[in-house]
Amino acid sequence: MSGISLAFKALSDPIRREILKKLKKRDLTPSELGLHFPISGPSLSHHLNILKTANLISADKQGQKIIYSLNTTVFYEILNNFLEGFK
Amino acid sequence: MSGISLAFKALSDPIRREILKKLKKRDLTPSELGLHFPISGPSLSHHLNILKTANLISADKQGQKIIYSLNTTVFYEILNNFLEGFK
DNA sequence: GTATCATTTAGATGGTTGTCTAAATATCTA
DNA sequence: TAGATATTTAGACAACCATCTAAATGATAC
Repeated sequence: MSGISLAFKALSDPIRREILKKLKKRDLTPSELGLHFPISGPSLSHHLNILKTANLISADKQGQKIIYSLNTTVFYEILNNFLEGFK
Repeated sequence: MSGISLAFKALSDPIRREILKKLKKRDLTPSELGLHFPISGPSLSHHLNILKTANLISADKQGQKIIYSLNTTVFYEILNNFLEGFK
């Protein structure tokens, strides 16, 4: 599937959009993110993986934790490139 | 499902994004749109319905034809409102 | 090394999606 | 009214998605 399709599909889920908003404020681990959502760890992991596959977030392993961060530039590039196609 | 989820889900399909691009240029009927895509009439109708449910396009029946048009303002509003949430 | 903590992977399940063919509806024209 | 045209609806099917529990992996601490 194309990059932009992956991005829009990733953005179509409200939990994933909330995850992005939280990561916009600061980097977070899955445990920290999990406090805000009524889903299991594996489900959260699944959402994070979809966001990562869409290149909207990055993961950096620090010991036993994984620190997720928003790929800010990619995030805007995707939307801007899309809007460019409509000029 | 929320409006923005519907919009992003609608935008996650490449055929639907192409439909929007064609409607950006000018209003079109399903028959005219169908010339550009290798899918059956019912499949096209299905995609148009998803775009309409997401409020991205409008349908205007003119005799036996239906003229589809892009809801330009809604289209930009959805994306802008979304981006606002990230400031 | 063994227990604990953080996270992912595996496998299952119910619901949704995109596609098709066939049939239905609605409109126009002769 | 009958036939042709434009579009949708109905129903089926394989593929995919979000979710769960249970198990596996990997790192830390005692």
